[in-house]
Amino acid sequence: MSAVSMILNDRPGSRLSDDARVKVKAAAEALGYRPNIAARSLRTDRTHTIGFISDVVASTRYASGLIRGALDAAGLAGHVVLVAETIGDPDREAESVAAMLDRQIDGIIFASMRAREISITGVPRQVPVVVLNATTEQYPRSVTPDEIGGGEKAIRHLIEMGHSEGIVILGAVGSNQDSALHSKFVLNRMEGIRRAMRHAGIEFISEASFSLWEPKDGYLAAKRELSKNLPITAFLCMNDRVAFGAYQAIAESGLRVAKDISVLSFDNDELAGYLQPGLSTVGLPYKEMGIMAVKALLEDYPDEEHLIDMPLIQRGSVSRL
Amino acid sequence: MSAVSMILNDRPGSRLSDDARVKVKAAAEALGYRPNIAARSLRTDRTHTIGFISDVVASTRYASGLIRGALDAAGLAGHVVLVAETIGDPDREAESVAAMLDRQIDGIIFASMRAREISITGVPRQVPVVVLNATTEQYPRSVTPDEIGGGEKAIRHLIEMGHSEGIVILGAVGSNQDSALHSKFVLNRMEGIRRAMRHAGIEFISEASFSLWEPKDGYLAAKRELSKNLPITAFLCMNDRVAFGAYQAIAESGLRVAKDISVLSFDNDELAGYLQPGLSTVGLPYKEMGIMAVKALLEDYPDEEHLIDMPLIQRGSVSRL
DNA sequence: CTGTTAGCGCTTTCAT
DNA sequence: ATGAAAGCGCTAACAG
Repeated sequence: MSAVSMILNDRPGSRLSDDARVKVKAAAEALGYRPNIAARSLRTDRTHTIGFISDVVASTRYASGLIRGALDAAGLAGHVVLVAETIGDPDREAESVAAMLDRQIDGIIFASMRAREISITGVPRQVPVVVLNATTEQYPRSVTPDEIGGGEKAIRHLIEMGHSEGIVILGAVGSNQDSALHSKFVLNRMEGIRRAMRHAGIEFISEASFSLWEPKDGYLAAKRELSKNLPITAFLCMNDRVAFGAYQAIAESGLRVAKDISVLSFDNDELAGYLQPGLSTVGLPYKEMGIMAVKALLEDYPDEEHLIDMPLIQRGSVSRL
Repeated sequence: MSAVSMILNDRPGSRLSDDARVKVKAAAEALGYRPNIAARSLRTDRTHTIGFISDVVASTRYASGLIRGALDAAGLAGHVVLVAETIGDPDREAESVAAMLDRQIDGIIFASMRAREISITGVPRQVPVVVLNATTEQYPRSVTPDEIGGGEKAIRHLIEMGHSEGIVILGAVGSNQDSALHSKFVLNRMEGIRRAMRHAGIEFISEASFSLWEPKDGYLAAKRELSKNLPITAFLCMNDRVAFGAYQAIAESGLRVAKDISVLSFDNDELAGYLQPGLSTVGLPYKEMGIMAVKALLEDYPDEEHLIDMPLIQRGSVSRL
């Protein structure tokens, strides 16, 4: 049966007659033949199946783009994806890893929502691993958003739109004390922002520092800043939920977003499209990251750390002065 | 090697000495032995792997609970989940089905976001199938939200809180013309609402009919209703995004949600928790549905159509009159 | 150039 | 009670 195997797998079989080739293909078609991948993997050690293990990625709405991108890219490469969620529980992670290894997967993507340093256990050295939206010393291959570049991009956009002198930042975090609560990425975002400010030789007109970035926090901070009677022209919000709170505060003060005060933020939550006017934001490129993770896993890239560009998405909440 | 197999699989081996039993287990442990599920499946025809094929479920934030529940339940049952998304493309669906069948999965869950009648092709009769958040004539086993019950529950809650005489519905749909745009489920929701109204012998003080349920639509409709100067005490919104729009309209009219006008809605989007006051809503029980789908697939339930209860989630946007 | 065979890692059947 | 052997569906290494 080797001939059949060769034909169906399109091997460089100059050895086979075209006649046989046609016949076999016809027969396979007629019988609705499908190869048993499990049996094949017993010989080839390749299952064309990859594992995607996340803490809360698939369920959380925020980062579902990660998994969507991974599914897309895997499908294009003829692979299929086993998904598991650990909710950050090390026991569940170990179980998931074992369950996938038992199924002889070709590689594993570890994705994280929290994006801190993660630790991975129980994966043999020879199994390829890519770390997605996180980093770990154990494995060099990682895919992360270019937060520094994103931070810089935000500031450059505000400057370009004429807001150099009137920016208030909502949600600033210091580079040390908040590191427990926030991911390294957020600190990078902050660093990019400060770097671009320095580079342009400008300063925030005011800084509201807080590290819980929910709508209420944004609302309260914006309210406070507005009451100071500073010549504010723009709020730079550390995420879209903070911006949502800022919108509420601006409306309550009888002002209008964009017309009176511009708002720029980060993440590109679904929320950003709901708001009126649409919220301009420097987006987390989740889908692209998911795609890149699969490529990095399957294609053996030369470089190991992949920084994915954060795109500026303009929806009208930043007006030109 | 039969003895080893029996011991490791905990067979009713009254035939084996306890001594051998202990020894084998110790050896397995020491060597870090793990069974090769692919090889096993060759003999047993069971892979302990199930397929989860959705149109846009995993990626869309809305229904990610479906997949989360499925992953949870599968994990508990010692199964692992292959996930694929089709974005509604029949070709991609066929590819996904084939890829999974080639991997000898034990069953498939077809999930839908749009929740209409779906059609499934290419699955052999002997492969178990459960349809999640959708229905199809081809397969009897389905898991869907109890929309009729949910609709009734909403009305009963408003009545109980004293709003019988002042309810305006935002987003009403007729039972025929909108059926192309909306799922059968939405029509069921509407039917439950009307049924409960009839049962209580009351009528809406006004009905705003529209079938695109985005924040802007809710905003415009609420605005219009408020300008009519009717004695409105509550808005019943057909989903949370419509309610979000209603909140904006209420605020703009100088009124306060709950204090002046109550708001009740459906779905329990993440959005509902962001709003102030928190939005009371009759939730879509996505996670429970995902769990049930796996159970229905693996446990061979006697009954085939599973209606999952929609819970009333009270957050404070409905006040007692 | 083609057809036969061995063996991937398991479980089940059949002899001992 | 234990061990040997067959075979699941495939592909790689053989002989012809």
